[in-house]
Amino acid sequence: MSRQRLRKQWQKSWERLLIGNRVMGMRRRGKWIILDLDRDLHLVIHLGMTGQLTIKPARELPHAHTHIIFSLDGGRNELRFRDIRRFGSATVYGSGDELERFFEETELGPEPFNLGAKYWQQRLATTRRCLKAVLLDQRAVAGVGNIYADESLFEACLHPARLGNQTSAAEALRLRRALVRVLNRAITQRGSSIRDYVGGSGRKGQYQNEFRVYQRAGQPCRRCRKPIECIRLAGRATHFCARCQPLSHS
DNA sequence: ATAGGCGCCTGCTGGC
DNA sequence: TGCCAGCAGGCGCCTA
Repeated sequence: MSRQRLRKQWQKSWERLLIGNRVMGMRRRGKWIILDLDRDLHLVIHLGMTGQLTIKPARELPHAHTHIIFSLDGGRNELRFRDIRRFGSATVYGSGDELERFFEETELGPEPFNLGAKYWQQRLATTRRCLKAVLLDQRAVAGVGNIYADESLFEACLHPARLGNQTSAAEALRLRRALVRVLNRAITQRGSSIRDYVGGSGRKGQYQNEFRVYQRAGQPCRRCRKPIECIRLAGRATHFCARCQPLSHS
């Protein structure tokens, strides 16, 4: 409905295309949310930093910065896309093939939940970048952002500045397990709400209450009490415990 | 191959 | 009290 500028421009022609289509299913690939509709149409949404995708009764007034409203259930409810900073996007793909092509073009990496051991060890062994940078690289592994990169490295007792090619095979597996554990915990808590994030019902997540390092600079490490440090790596604030996450091999 | 910087946006915080 | 720099769940593009 309303179409202010987002990261990718919403095409007006998509609206006619979407009308009358049922939502057959919903899934996720990396940070991309995919709604599969009738007629092999696919609505693909990225929340960026401040995106919110919610279902609300139509009678409830939309919040400011609501950019797209999809009418559901004959107008009783609405799927709303709100994004304060407008780093998010909404796109429609006309076929499954087109959607697959998009993911291929962006070279989106494997899901953290099925990272092949061999693949992951290779990926780390053959790069001179630090672990933090690799985790944030959507081509290496899909869906990991700044929070879960830091939390996973703490869980794995690996320093974020450790270089990929100075990581042992055992450490690579440790990081893989840590990723899965952290993400599963976060999913159980329905995500991390620092300020803006809400789930589909409009409720905040709770995982921010379980952060071990993220945004805890100066506060005692939950494991060893040494104050958490914050440095800048790969252009992002990076939080870690210098005692629990030694830079060199243990 | 990789790091670093900028730009895209809005809103909030902390220091002066 | 008010102003302004700096920073924030992301990511693509550019340069060196």
